[in-house]
Amino acid sequence: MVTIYDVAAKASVSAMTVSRVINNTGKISDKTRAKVKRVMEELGYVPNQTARSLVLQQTKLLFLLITDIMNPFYTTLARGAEDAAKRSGYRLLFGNSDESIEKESDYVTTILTTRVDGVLVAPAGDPSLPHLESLRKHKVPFVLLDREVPGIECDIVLGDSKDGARRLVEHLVAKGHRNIAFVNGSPSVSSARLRLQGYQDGMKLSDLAYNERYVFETSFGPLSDLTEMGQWLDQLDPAPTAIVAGNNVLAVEILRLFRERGISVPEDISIVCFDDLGPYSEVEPFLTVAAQQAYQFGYMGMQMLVERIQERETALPWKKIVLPADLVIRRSVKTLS
Amino acid sequence: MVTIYDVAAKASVSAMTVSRVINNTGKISDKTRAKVKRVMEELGYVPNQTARSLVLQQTKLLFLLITDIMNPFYTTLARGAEDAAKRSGYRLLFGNSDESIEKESDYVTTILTTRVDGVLVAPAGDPSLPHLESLRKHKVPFVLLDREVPGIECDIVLGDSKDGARRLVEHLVAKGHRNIAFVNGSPSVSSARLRLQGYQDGMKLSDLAYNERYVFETSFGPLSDLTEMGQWLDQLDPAPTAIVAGNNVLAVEILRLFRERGISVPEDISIVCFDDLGPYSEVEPFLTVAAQQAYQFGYMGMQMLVERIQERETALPWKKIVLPADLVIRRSVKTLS
DNA sequence: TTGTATGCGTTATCAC
DNA sequence: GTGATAACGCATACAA
Repeated sequence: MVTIYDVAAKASVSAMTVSRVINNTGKISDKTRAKVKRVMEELGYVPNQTARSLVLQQTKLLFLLITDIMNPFYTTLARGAEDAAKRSGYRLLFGNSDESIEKESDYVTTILTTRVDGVLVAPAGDPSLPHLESLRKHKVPFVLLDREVPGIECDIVLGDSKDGARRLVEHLVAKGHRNIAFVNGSPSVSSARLRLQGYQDGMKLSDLAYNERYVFETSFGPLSDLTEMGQWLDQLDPAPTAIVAGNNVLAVEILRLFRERGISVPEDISIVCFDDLGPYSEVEPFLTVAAQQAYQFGYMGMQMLVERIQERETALPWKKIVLPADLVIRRSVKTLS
Repeated sequence: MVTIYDVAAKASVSAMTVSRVINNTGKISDKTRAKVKRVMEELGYVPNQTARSLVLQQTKLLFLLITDIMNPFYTTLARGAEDAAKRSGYRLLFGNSDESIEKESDYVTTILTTRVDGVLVAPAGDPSLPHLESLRKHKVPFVLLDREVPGIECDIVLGDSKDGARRLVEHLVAKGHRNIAFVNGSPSVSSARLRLQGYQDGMKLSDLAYNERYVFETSFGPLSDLTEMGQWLDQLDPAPTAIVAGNNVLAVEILRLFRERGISVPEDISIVCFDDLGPYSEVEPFLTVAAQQAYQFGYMGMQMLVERIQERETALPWKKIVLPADLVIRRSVKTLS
């Protein structure tokens, strides 16, 4: 490996001088600077970030932990985070917890040992609390994305889940639906709780009775088995004319069930959901959704994180950004007479 | 920060003993081991991977560079790579080149300075050659995924693009189509060239004339503008009854164009493509595809990479894995009489 | 079974 | 402007 000393020797200067050229610090004569640069080129010298990290006590590495890398909401969010990170001169490590507290735990270990400068976390749920406490204890700055965790105070970027869910219900009601079911994520996830509240609010505001039998709670991630959801649907009497899905993944799972059963959307039943499908919003049934600004989640979250890192000394107050969910009306809802 | 010396002092042993406990090396009495472990717990000691990397000359970090993080093919591939990496005790950094040689170049710099132990690369195209030469020059082991780059010899995992494309054409022909257009990625990408060959072979084997006017070449990534593709389509006379898309992203872009124009699939025109849509294969038009084993690309590529790293001394011959593309027949092709 | 000295590649400090 | 030295946290080689 070519080190700073190899360059120094060949350029007949000290290692310190080379370091100054690399980092553009201190005063260097143009002549030596040119010579050092030429030698670096000749030798194909590349600074060793590991050694640099050790002495500087910072890695210039950030970490993004998401819960579902197959979900366009999170990949779009990742794009935003990546762009913002690069703009601030940071590199981005990345992990995928699969909505699993255990996998999340492994990543927290990685984060701690790798000494990343900060973390962007979409927590798996309320049980993520000890993981966040661990980060806090080791003074790793972090920003939460998409989900709150009771018991922890921190910077956070949230979507307006309650409002979005309520508007989805109201849209269905406006289209003549009165029998509306709700397929939601786990109640251990804050956004799922808020979306349930929004659903309840929407029903109440429309003078419709809330019936908990019409709510099915599962995971926001891909479902390994659809039978339970199918059984829940079968026992609903009267059968719903519309379903609200707690997120895009669940909407697709419901569509999968309907396909198996030969049920058409929106002819036989209507469906709306939280989060857009990214590029796949182009295909049928061209879902009506409460679209969140996924890219902004990542971009703004990353900005907050970088600010938090750079102002580490000053005691900034915790910031909370709530992004609206925009109702995008497409063609997955049938108008009832 | 709690260091190995803090633990050593509190446990009344030397730093070396602590190091041995951490790494399970050497002989340690059970008593001291227990004491050291207890103190580590009490102090919340976390090993500093940066320092460890500096002395061991390895980071236990691997890098995965893909060209489109929004594409289910690559996210599924990433899942495979991640799983295999974890299984081998490596952590995974990750970057997204967006099919851009310039962004790819930035990532190569990151890879070099970060001293990752190895890289999994889906190259942006043939112009990636200097990037790969740079990795080779700095002795960073790498494995190519999905695309070959003329001029470089290395381990690689490829899909059988030619065969898959030929079979897509043959399927269309079997369904009565004779006028088949092809929307492909850039010819600077090896898989695009092979898919074009497969298309040509398929036409020839079916005694159909190959007409280059029926081939539209663009990028495998999302298109910012559909007008060019629209104009190409308009001038085709006779209009094709079916389109083969070079990958899933292009298929979705074509669907987007059709939606704008009120064209239905498969009623008005049939469409097939390379690569599955992941979870979104459930939605209409329920595309018939040549599905690649995306997860295996990542998993097997990562295995090859780890093996290459571990056998660095022994001169292993370059390995090439070619994974078949499976024809999955669904409902996006209309049968012509 | 445990400890001491040394070095990994870089930068901060202080001296010249 | 430039250089010598120490330090970052850890593990290897060698002693004890």
